[in-house]
Amino acid sequence: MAADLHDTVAHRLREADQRYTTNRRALIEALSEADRPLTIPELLERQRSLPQSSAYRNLSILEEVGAVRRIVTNDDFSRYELAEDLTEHHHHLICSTCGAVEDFTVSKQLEERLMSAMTNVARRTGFQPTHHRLDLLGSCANCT
Amino acid sequence: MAADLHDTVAHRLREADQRYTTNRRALIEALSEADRPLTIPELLERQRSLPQSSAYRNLSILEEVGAVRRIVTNDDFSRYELAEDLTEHHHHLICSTCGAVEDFTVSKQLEERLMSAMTNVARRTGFQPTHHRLDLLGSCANCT
DNA sequence: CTCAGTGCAAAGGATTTGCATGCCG
DNA sequence: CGGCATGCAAATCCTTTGCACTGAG
Repeated sequence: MAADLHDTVAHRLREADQRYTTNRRALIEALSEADRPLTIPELLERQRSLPQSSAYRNLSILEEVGAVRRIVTNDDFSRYELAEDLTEHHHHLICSTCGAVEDFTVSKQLEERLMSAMTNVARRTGFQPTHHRLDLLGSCANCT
Repeated sequence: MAADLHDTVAHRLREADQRYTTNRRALIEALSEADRPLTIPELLERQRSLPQSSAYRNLSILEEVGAVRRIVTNDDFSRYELAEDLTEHHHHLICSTCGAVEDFTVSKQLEERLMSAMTNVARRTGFQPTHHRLDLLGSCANCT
């Protein structure tokens, strides 16, 4: 699985005429080991030798080629996670107070209902849906 | 209804020892007339005499007292809409390309399923959910 | 009168970018 | 070798803040 992940990312980069460099591999590795989206500061902690600007630039490129997904909360920092087709489809518990994010999943059945509702909306508008996002907002254990 | 809206907002402000000033009323008015969340530049266009800093400051206060809700997309600007209990429960079509946001609704039945799934997750974690967020991500008519 | 609200201008801070250097292909 | 990637530092730009003034209660 881990090998497949890197192969897939490498492939997507190559298709965009980009290289799978050490820095990029390290970012993907760090994200794949986390069980929640990480902020840039968190990523820099895990990759001490990586300069901030490289982190920003590489994450931006990884996002463009569809290897990574950027998540914005009310927190000051953006968060990054592996693109959804590289992981399991999941949702987020987002703390309204501190912006922290945790992953969670719901039943396949409910997901199917969502997909179908999604398609109906698409029929009525000029909007081309690619995916949905179901988040739970509230207060995390720390902030309660 | 319009009168009720302003009364409610005034009340929430008063409870926080805040006044319902002309600027704040104008912001609420502008948001209530829009059918989608507005960015600060958009609000300033609709309220030419309102300085930027007042917009930021007042929206921040209106958010604190629960009259307004702030929405962050991948766009550069935050967006604001009336708090959900002042409007109708709805969801967002978010353009992944330009960050534009439109409102939409789904069936009550599906909403109930979501609420119930929400409650289940809450039981399994220390997270205290307050509400959910279901967004449709994709490409808007302009960006297609 | 008092003090929250206002508006201008300056500061803050996450993110982006210019440019010289290094290194992969 | 050529060009993308890198890393440092400087610039950008949305947002926040300091401060003196105004106006509502």
